[in-house]
Amino acid sequence: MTTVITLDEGLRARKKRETRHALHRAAIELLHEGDFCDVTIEAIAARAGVSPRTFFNYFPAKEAALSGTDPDMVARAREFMLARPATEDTVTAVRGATLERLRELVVDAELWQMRRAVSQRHPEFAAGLVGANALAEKAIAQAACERLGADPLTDVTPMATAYAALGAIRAALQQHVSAGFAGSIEERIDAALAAVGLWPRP
Amino acid sequence: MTTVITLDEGLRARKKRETRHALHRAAIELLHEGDFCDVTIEAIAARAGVSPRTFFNYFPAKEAALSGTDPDMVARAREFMLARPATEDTVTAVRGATLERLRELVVDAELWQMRRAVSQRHPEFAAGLVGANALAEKAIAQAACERLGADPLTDVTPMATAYAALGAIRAALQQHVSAGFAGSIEERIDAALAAVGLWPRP
DNA sequence: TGCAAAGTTGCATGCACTGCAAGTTTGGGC
DNA sequence: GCCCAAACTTGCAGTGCATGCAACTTTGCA
Repeated sequence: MTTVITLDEGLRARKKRETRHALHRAAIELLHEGDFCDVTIEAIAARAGVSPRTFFNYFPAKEAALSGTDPDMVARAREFMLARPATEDTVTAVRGATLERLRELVVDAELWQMRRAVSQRHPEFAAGLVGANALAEKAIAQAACERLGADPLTDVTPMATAYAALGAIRAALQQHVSAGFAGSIEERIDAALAAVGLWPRP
Repeated sequence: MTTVITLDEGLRARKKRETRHALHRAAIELLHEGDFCDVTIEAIAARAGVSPRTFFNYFPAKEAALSGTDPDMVARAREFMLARPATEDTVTAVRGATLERLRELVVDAELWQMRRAVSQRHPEFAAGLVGANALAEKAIAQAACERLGADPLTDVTPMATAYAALGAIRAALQQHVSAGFAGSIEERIDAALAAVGLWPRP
């Protein structure tokens, strides 16, 4: 997921955001057009219109540019989960936190399709994406325990419930991306949770 | 998960397996004792007793040595799932495939505790581990669809069920590792699946 | 014992990545 | 509109990662 467009930003902030997106897109395009050996820092930077040194002001590593994930994605995922109303049970809170995360998602359908294409051709690229998302899910699951004051070493239920809900939701998200973002993601999520008996809540 | 010890192997195969383990352990020890900048190819190779060039006969990259995961882990996970009896429903098959994978696990408790310690201190290290496992889970979930002849684009149920079961199981595995591998992993897995209403099967 | 297969290793090379510092652009106060 | 500080861009030199090539060593088997 990438950071949402803010409406009130200066030229500097806008240029920074646009440069980051251009670098990410350049990386994906180069991989889509060729192979990993074609995706060099020099080639990415040239296509994005900046110097190779500048590349490292935006991404800590080439792989990060390919993933395009926000450095604070894990922290934000955890925040969304901890911000859920205390009255919500774990599944409802996970569902709500996920929908909040999706609201920040910038849908560049063409870019997403390229990402899917290169994921299929290059498992190493997919590894970076699923790794980043897996860490975010882990943060959400740990936040699920915290908001209940549960100790996962003695009580596996909150962790298992959060992970199971996140798993079902991931199936819905993958289906949604495969369908070219057509239809309602909220309906897909509810269908997936229902399929495993976790929705609607009793 | 690392590859199991085979009883019938030659000197060459044994030395190869031992070298690979020594390199992985060296990488973990160096990170446990210091920081990422201390973990160089040269330092890993020196501690494992091989040359830096030899390091690359065993691992494609430094990060791979840190993760220590088998290059064919994803393929093996998928094979385990496809090998499950056709009479088993998705949850039962996922559970069985996971127990098969665990049978291959070499439990070096000291090494596992070091891995947990460095995971907590170094999120980037954890990212590599969860990424590799996430890919294996994805392969299992896709195999779950294949064995049912289901299309995930039109029917989210098999994918959602497999991912939900894998999520609950992951909670059990993390609890098991945190408990220093004490107790029955099978009982923990069943408790986690029961917590989300997926076990026992109807 | 000898030979082929497999493995080890040094070296040169290209690329990734970083710190430093000089130059440029942006934003805001006056 | 000007000025200045903050933020950003960039070149360069350097270190470490990773690879191909080829020479040498070890292992396994007939």
